[in-house]
Amino acid sequence: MAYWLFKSEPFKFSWQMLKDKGETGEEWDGVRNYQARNNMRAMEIGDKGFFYHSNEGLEVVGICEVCALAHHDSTTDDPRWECVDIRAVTEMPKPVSLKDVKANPALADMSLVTSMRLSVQPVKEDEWLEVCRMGGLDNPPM
DNA sequence: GCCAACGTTGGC
DNA sequence: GCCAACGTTGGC
Repeated sequence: MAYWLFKSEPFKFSWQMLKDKGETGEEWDGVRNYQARNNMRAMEIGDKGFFYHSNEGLEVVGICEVCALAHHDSTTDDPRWECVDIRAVTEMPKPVSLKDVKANPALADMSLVTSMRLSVQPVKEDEWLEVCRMGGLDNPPM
Protein backbone atom coordinates (compact mmCIF):
# COMPACT_ATOMS: atom_id res chain seq x y z
CA MET A 1 0.00 0.00 0.00
CA ALA A 2 1.35 3.37 -1.01
CA TYR A 3 0.22 6.95 -0.58
CA TRP A 4 -0.02 9.73 -3.14
CA LEU A 5 -1.12 13.28 -3.70
CA PHE A 6 -3.23 14.42 -6.66
CA LYS A 7 -3.29 18.07 -7.58
CA SER A 8 -6.14 19.72 -9.38
CA GLU A 9 -7.24 23.21 -10.13
CA PRO A 10 -10.73 23.25 -8.62
CA PHE A 11 -12.27 25.22 -11.48
CA LYS A 12 -11.15 22.46 -13.85
CA PHE A 13 -11.87 19.44 -11.68
CA SER A 14 -12.80 19.88 -8.03
CA TRP A 15 -13.18 17.60 -5.03
CA GLN A 16 -16.93 18.14 -5.27
CA MET A 17 -16.89 16.86 -8.84
CA LEU A 18 -14.99 13.75 -7.80
CA LYS A 19 -17.49 13.10 -5.00
CA ASP A 20 -20.33 13.45 -7.51
CA LYS A 21 -18.77 10.65 -9.55
CA GLY A 22 -19.36 8.26 -6.65
CA GLU A 23 -18.08 4.68 -6.67
CA THR A 24 -17.22 4.73 -10.35
CA GLY A 25 -14.67 7.47 -9.89
CA GLU A 26 -12.99 9.41 -12.61
CA GLU A 27 -10.14 8.97 -15.05
CA TRP A 28 -7.23 11.13 -13.89
CA ASP A 29 -6.46 12.25 -17.42
CA GLY A 30 -4.54 15.17 -18.82
CA VAL A 31 -1.21 14.46 -17.12
CA ARG A 32 1.62 15.21 -19.58
CA ASN A 33 4.58 14.81 -17.31
CA TYR A 34 6.74 11.69 -17.18
CA GLN A 35 7.37 11.76 -13.47
CA ALA A 36 3.68 12.12 -12.72
CA ARG A 37 2.87 9.36 -15.20
CA ASN A 38 5.46 7.05 -13.70
CA ASN A 39 3.94 7.63 -10.29
CA MET A 40 0.55 6.59 -11.67
CA ARG A 41 2.06 3.48 -13.27
CA ALA A 42 3.35 2.49 -9.85
CA MET A 43 -0.08 2.73 -8.24
CA GLU A 44 -2.07 -0.28 -7.11
CA ILE A 45 -5.78 -0.72 -6.59
CA GLY A 46 -6.73 0.64 -3.19
CA ASP A 47 -3.75 2.99 -2.87
CA LYS A 48 -4.85 6.15 -1.09
CA GLY A 49 -4.17 9.72 -2.10
CA PHE A 50 -4.68 13.25 -0.91
CA PHE A 51 -6.77 15.47 -3.16
CA TYR A 52 -5.18 18.92 -3.30
CA HIS A 53 -6.65 22.09 -4.77
CA SER A 54 -4.04 24.21 -6.52
CA ASN A 55 -4.31 27.83 -7.67
CA GLU A 56 -7.47 28.31 -5.66
CA GLY A 57 -7.87 26.98 -2.16
CA LEU A 58 -4.30 25.70 -1.86
CA GLU A 59 -5.29 22.97 0.53
CA VAL A 60 -5.75 19.23 0.91
CA VAL A 61 -9.51 18.84 0.86
CA GLY A 62 -10.09 15.11 0.79
CA ILE A 63 -8.85 11.56 0.41
CA CYS A 64 -9.34 9.42 -2.65
CA GLU A 65 -8.29 5.93 -3.69
CA VAL A 66 -7.11 4.27 -6.87
CA CYS A 67 -9.92 2.21 -8.43
CA ALA A 68 -8.35 1.38 -11.81
CA LEU A 69 -4.74 0.67 -12.70
CA ALA A 70 -2.86 2.85 -15.18
CA HIS A 71 -4.32 2.65 -18.66
CA HIS A 72 -4.15 4.75 -21.80
CA ASP A 73 -5.29 8.35 -21.34
CA SER A 74 -8.43 8.64 -23.47
CA THR A 75 -7.95 12.37 -24.00
CA THR A 76 -4.95 11.85 -26.29
CA ASP A 77 -3.86 9.60 -29.16
CA ASP A 78 -0.28 9.74 -27.93
CA PRO A 79 0.47 6.26 -26.56
CA ARG A 80 2.96 7.66 -24.06
CA TRP A 81 0.32 9.00 -21.70
CA GLU A 82 -1.47 6.85 -19.19
CA CYS A 83 -3.61 7.47 -16.17
CA VAL A 84 -5.36 5.73 -13.29
CA ASP A 85 -8.95 6.14 -12.12
CA ILE A 86 -9.62 7.52 -8.65
CA ARG A 87 -12.71 7.87 -6.49
CA ALA A 88 -13.51 9.92 -3.39
CA VAL A 89 -13.15 8.17 -0.04
CA THR A 90 -13.59 10.80 2.66
CA GLU A 91 -13.48 14.51 3.17
CA MET A 92 -11.00 16.29 5.40
CA PRO A 93 -12.94 17.51 8.48
CA LYS A 94 -10.51 20.42 8.38
CA PRO A 95 -8.74 21.12 5.05
CA VAL A 96 -4.96 21.29 5.43
CA SER A 97 -3.54 24.35 3.71
CA LEU A 98 -0.20 24.63 1.96
CA LYS A 99 0.70 27.24 4.55
CA ASP A 100 0.08 24.75 7.36
CA VAL A 101 2.15 22.12 5.57
CA LYS A 102 5.05 24.52 5.07
CA ALA A 103 4.82 25.62 8.72
CA ASN A 104 5.16 22.03 9.97
CA PRO A 105 8.82 20.96 10.28
CA ALA A 106 7.78 17.30 10.12
CA LEU A 107 6.59 17.90 6.56
CA ALA A 108 9.62 19.84 5.30
CA ASP A 109 10.61 17.00 2.94
CA MET A 110 7.14 16.50 1.52
CA SER A 111 6.96 16.69 -2.27
CA LEU A 112 4.31 19.36 -1.97
CA VAL A 113 7.03 21.60 -0.53
CA THR A 114 10.10 20.36 -2.43
CA SER A 115 8.59 19.55 -5.85
CA MET A 116 5.88 22.12 -5.98
CA ARG A 117 5.06 21.71 -9.64
CA LEU A 118 4.72 17.93 -9.78
CA SER A 119 1.03 17.15 -10.22
CA VAL A 120 1.03 13.55 -9.00
CA GLN A 121 3.32 13.03 -6.03
CA PRO A 122 4.32 10.20 -3.72
CA VAL A 123 3.58 10.69 -0.02
CA LYS A 124 5.48 8.88 2.75
CA GLU A 125 3.59 7.04 5.44
CA ASP A 126 4.62 9.41 8.22
CA GLU A 127 3.61 12.37 6.07
CA TRP A 128 0.31 10.69 5.36
CA LEU A 129 -0.41 10.25 9.06
CA GLU A 130 0.70 13.77 9.93
CA VAL A 131 -1.48 15.47 7.30
CA CYS A 132 -4.43 13.28 8.28
CA ARG A 133 -3.90 14.29 11.91
CA MET A 134 -3.76 17.97 10.96
CA GLY A 135 -6.93 17.53 8.94
CA GLY A 136 -8.82 16.13 11.91
CA LEU A 137 -9.02 12.53 10.71
CA ASP A 138 -8.64 10.39 13.82
CA ASN A 139 -8.75 7.12 11.89
CA PRO A 140 -6.88 7.81 8.68
CA PRO A 141 -7.74 5.51 5.76
CA MET A 142 -4.77 3.22 5.21
C1' DG B 1 -1.49 39.28 -13.54
C1' DC B 2 3.30 38.54 -12.59
C1' DC B 3 7.17 35.87 -12.47
C1' DA B 4 10.19 32.08 -10.87
C1' DA B 5 10.90 27.30 -11.45
C1' DC B 6 11.21 23.73 -14.25
C1' DG B 7 10.06 20.36 -17.94
C1' DT B 8 10.16 19.74 -22.94
C1' DT B 9 11.60 20.58 -27.59
C1' DG B 10 14.57 21.02 -31.33
C1' DG B 11 18.74 22.76 -33.71
C1' DC B 12 23.35 21.91 -33.92
C1' DG C 1 24.19 14.85 -26.14
C1' DC C 2 24.22 19.75 -25.11
C1' DC C 3 21.82 23.81 -24.37
C1' DA C 4 18.96 27.77 -25.66
C1' DA C 5 14.28 28.78 -26.45
C1' DC C 6 9.94 28.12 -25.23
C1' DG C 7 5.69 26.74 -22.77
C1' DT C 8 3.38 25.63 -18.54
C1' DT C 9 2.56 25.46 -13.73
C1' DG C 10 1.35 27.44 -9.59
C1' DG C 11 2.24 30.47 -5.55
C1' DC C 12 1.88 35.06 -4.48
